[in-house]
Amino acid sequence: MEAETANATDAFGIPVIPVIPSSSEAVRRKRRAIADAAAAEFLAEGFAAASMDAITSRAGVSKATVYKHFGTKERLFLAVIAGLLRETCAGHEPRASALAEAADLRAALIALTRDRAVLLLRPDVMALRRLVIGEIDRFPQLGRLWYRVTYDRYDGPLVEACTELARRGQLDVPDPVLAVQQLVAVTAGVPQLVHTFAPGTGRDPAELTRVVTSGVDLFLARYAAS
Amino acid sequence: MEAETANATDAFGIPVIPVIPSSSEAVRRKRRAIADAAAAEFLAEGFAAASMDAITSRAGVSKATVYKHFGTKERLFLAVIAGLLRETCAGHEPRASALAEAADLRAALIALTRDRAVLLLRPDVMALRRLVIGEIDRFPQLGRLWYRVTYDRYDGPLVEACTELARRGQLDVPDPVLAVQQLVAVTAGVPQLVHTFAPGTGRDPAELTRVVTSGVDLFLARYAAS
DNA sequence: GTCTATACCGCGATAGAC
DNA sequence: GTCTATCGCGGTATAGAC
Repeated sequence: MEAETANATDAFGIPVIPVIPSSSEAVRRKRRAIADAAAAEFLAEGFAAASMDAITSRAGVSKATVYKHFGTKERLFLAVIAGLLRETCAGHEPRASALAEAADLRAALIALTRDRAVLLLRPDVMALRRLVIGEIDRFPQLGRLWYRVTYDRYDGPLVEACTELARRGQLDVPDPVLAVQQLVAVTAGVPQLVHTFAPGTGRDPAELTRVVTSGVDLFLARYAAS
Repeated sequence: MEAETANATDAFGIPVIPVIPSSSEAVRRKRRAIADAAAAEFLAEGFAAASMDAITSRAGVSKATVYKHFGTKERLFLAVIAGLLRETCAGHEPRASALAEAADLRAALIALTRDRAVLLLRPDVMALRRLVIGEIDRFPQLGRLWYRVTYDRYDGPLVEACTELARRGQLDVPDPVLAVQQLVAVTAGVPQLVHTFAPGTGRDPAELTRVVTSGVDLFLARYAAS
C-alpha cells in the first residue's frame, strides 16, 4: 500500500518532494543549493529555456543528483516556484484587527496599501509574477496558488475588516469584496501596471507614497461613512 | 550605401520585414500563412518552446521558405507579435471629444471603460498580454511597444479629455495623468487582475457592467466637480 | 548518494537541386 | 523561390562505477 511518492502532488497539483528521514546536513545543503540555483535559472530564463545543465553547474552538483531528488524538470520547476511563492508572501498578511481598531483609518489604509505595494514592486517579486503569468497555460496550478496565496491571505482579512467597519457605521461599503479589489487596484495596482511592462524603472519612494495616498483618498471619497 | 536589410529594425527594435516589390499574390498568401501559423504557435507555446518545424507544418510551407522571409526565430517572433499588438489595438482609441462633449459624463465613462475592459479581457488579448509579460526580459522592445500602444493611444486621449473637463469646471482633477491611471485600474484593471491568473473563467457581461459602473462611481465620487 | 559518461532525441539553421 | 535532406549542437534523462 506504499504510495508512489515519485509522482506525488498536493491539493494544488504541486509536487511533494519526499523528505528523506535520514537527511544528513550535507544532503540538506545540497538540496537547498539545487533549489536556489533552479530558482535563479528559471526566473532568468523561463521554464523552457532554462537548462538543467546550468542549474547543476550553479548548484555545484552533478546532473544525476538533481534528478534523484526532484525527478523531472517539471517537478523541479513546480516545487521551486511554489516554494518561492509561499515564502515571498509569508509574514506579510495584514491583520484585520490592525485596521478595524485603528485610531486613524486613513493613515492605517495608507500604511497598509503602501506596504503591499512595496512588496509587489520588489524586483524579485515582479520577476516571479511575470514568470507565473507567462507559464500559466502550461502550469495552471501556479496561477491558482498565486491567487490563493495573495487573495486569501491578503484580501480576505481586508474584506473582514471592511465588513466590520461597515457594521460599526465607520464605512459605507455595500460590497466589501469588490471594494477591497478596488482599493488594491487603485493603490498597488497603478504602479504595478507600469512596472509590469517596464522592468527596473523609476521606483521613487516619494512618488509611491503620493500615488498610494491619492488612491486611498479616492477610496474614502466613496466609501467613508457620511 | 545599400542598407543591410537582413537585420533592419524600426525605432522600437522591431524587425522590419522587407517587402519584396514584385510580390506575387501567392507569395503574399504564403507569408500571411507563415505569420498566422507563427502567431498561433508562439501564443500557445511561448518563444522558447515554440518549434519552427511546427510553424512550417501549420503554414504548409518548407522550413527554408520561412527562413528566407524572416531570417531567424527571434525576428519572426518580434515581427509577428508586434503585428498582433498593433492590429489588436487599432480602431479602439477613444476620441477625447466623445468624452468632453458628452451630455451624460457618467454614462460616457461607463461605456468607454466597459469597451476597454471587453477588449482587454478577450481571451486572445489576454493570451497576448501574458506572452509579452512572460518574455519581457528577453524582448523588452515588446514591453515598450505595449506601453506605447496602450498608453499613448488610450490613456493619452483620456488625459486630454480630463484636462479639458477640468478646465471647464466639470471635473476637479489636480493630476489628470494619475486620475486616468486610477480610472483604468479601478474599472478594467479589477477583472483583468483576476483573469490574469485564472484563464477562461467567469466572463459574465452583467457582472462586468456592475464592476465597471461601481468603478466609475468611485472615480466620480472623488473627481466630480463639487 | 554521488559521480562520470553517454544514449537518444529534437532543435535551429543551411546546402544544393530544381 | 521553394523544396528535400542534412548538419551540428544542446536538450533531458539514465546506466553503471565508486
